[in-house]
Amino acid sequence: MSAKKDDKRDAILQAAAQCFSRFGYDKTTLQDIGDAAKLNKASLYYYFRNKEDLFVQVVLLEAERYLGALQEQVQPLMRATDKIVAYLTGRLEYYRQVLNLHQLSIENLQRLEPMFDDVYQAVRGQELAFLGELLSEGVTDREFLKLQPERTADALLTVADGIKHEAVQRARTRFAHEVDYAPVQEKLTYTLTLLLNGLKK
Amino acid sequence: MSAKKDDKRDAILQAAAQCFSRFGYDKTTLQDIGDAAKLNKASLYYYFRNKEDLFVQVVLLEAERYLGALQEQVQPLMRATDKIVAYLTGRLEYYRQVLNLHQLSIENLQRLEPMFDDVYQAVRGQELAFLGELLSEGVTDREFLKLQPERTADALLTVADGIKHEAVQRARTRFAHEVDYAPVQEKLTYTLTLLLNGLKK
Amino acid sequence: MSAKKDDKRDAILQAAAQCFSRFGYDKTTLQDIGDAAKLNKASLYYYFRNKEDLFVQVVLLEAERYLGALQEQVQPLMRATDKIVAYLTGRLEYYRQVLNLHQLSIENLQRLEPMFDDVYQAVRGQELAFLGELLSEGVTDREFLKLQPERTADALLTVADGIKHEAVQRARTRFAHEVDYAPVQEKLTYTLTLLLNGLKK
Amino acid sequence: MSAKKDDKRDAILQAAAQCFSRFGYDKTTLQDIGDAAKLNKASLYYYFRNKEDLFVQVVLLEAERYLGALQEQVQPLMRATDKIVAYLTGRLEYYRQVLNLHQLSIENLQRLEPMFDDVYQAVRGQELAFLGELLSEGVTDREFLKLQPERTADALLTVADGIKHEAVQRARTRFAHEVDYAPVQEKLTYTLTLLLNGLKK
DNA sequence: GATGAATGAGGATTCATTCAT
DNA sequence: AATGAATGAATCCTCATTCAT
Repeated sequence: MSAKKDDKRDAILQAAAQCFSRFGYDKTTLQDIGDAAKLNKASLYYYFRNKEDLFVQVVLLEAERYLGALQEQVQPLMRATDKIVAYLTGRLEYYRQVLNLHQLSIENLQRLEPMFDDVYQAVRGQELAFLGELLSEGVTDREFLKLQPERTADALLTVADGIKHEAVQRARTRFAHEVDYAPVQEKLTYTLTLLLNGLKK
Repeated sequence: MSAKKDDKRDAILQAAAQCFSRFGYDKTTLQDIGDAAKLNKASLYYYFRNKEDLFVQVVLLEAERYLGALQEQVQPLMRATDKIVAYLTGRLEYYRQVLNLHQLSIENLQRLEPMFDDVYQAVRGQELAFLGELLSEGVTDREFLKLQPERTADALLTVADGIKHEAVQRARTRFAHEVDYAPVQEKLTYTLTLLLNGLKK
Repeated sequence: MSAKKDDKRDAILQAAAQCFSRFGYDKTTLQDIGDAAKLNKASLYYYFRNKEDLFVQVVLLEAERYLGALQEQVQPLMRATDKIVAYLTGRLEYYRQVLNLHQLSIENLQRLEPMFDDVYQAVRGQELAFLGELLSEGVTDREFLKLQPERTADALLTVADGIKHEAVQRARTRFAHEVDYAPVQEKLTYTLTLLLNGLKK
Repeated sequence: MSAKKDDKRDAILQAAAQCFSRFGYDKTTLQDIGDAAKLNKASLYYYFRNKEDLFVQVVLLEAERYLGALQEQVQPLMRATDKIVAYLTGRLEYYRQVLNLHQLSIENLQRLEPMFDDVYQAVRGQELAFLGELLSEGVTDREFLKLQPERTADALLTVADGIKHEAVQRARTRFAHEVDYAPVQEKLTYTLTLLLNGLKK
């Protein structure tokens, strides 16, 4: 019966995704989502703990899809270095889009961030595997020196997330619309280049 | 002593501007604004009729500044035609920014539009004068045939606003974040070109 | 289980009716009504859209009872003409009482009028049937010429409501308590007499 | 300068009287009264302690005028007994009108009653004198036995007020609109008749 | 005396959330 | 699993009242 439950859960997630991107997080009411999912709003609490949880799950689902697509999109690139940089910068771009898409205010963002961190653990394993493979590829192609793929992949992800996190924190004192992602992207690219250079012969 | 009142009013407007752009229109509470302005929220009603009015005044102030800057920015261009097109398209871009900046939902936008129209009358005089001057310039430089600056300026502004308004109306059926301004800009540019060509020898 | 909901709804209506007639429309708070119905004030919104809606429903309920009583009260009269006139003037008298009973200001009255109109449609069917029967009676008793009961009943009701409506409109410039219903009653009686005479041989 | 102040005070009272009878006590705002009196609403507090005080003063002024008129109106009656009964029942009628005129809710009424009592002391002296005179007349005309005018007048007024007060108290448990003054009038008339009969030979 | 400015209290309304069934 | 029903908290707004000038 878990399959059935999952179906319903997915239907709710889809309805919620539409509502959130249409109205933004704050303006979306559980009534809206319930209506869209053809379910009483009270029933949503059977599948999700609360509005925040539901939102985070929506974002997680989108993240899985987006990052999957990004991974495929990056494959045609020639060098492992380029694939890695493209993937990690594409990942940041995704983060920016989520904020805009759901009209998340900085306030909400900071309230929800810990929940995001929890949820990202779920995707992180997959991401680590992907990066690890790219790194191994790089070694095979003699692009990188011998390295420990898992630890290096973890380091890369941590660096990328650290830079992203710093950007959000810095936003604390500035206005939401003023957050400029260009310098963050630049910093990320620069740091990754340094790191990956360190792996080269 | 009206200066003092105006000072306070301005302080509130500034506080409100910060809040609106930080949290968006809906999420900004009068409590937020009152706190930021170091004033009881009830006192805000001494200076403004209601939340909507306050918001519109904020936008008006921003519009004055923005349009002033735009006018200066446009002056270095060589031909009057270019100045006019640049000004009127820059103006539309501003409109787009306001929506994003304050995370105005289409719903709110349509509710507030009449209030905006009222308020824009205040700036319109200044805009007409500016455009009129550009047109006169164009005549002096033999770029345009003889024309009535006031009436022509009015026509240009009306056309630009009409195209903007149509875009909002069309948005009625689409999601706020999906409104694509590129075709609107294109339509505006095209229409203006036609119009201004009509003024040429 | 809808019966249960209706029971609660009725309990609220009764509580509201008491409050409205005790304190008047404006002075009655939803807190008052909630207290009287032993329900959180927010719960009232589960049953009614807002204060105005609640008020209108109260009046509707009273109207049904009053008009029912009026119909019985009118039956003993000998001639159909008399019954009709008595019913329609009694109806106006009821309208006057509602205003006084709930201390409705002209301001509120004019704001609520459209809602009343909506709600009166619900009773109108019953009223039309009653009047139609009186008219048919009149024909049987050779008091009236042959006529179309439905259309004639409709005409009578429309005339009565029109005269009532005119009185409210005229009140626009006068104080609520100064509205004098005597001339309205007179006008109504006169007009009805003319109309009904037109139906006689 | 006290004359000037009194003028202003009277102007305010007149403005307030209009507002109160137009909108009712609750719906009248101090802003309304200030506007009508062409005075800042804060200035009203220079002349009156608060809204209640202002209202009570308005009623007092009206009472003086009304009771003065009533006294004249009663004079043409032949017998002192009739004059007294007419005066005291007319007085009760006035009381009823005040409630309706200003749409005083029972709630407000009971809150304001103590203030009324204070204020009525001001008129009471005049009323006692008037009644005393009627009583003396009655003695001169051999309608009554010898009596002490002051004490008897006081007794009459106390009885009349007591009956009125009882009516208000009884209203506590009933709805405002249901207060029926007819039995109160009757009771008053009956009691007065008994009393005055007691004074006759 | 008069008023501009400020505020606390209260009222209508919305919404996330809970709970019994 | 699903939902009808209920509620506390938060939000916009109005108004009587106060106070410094």
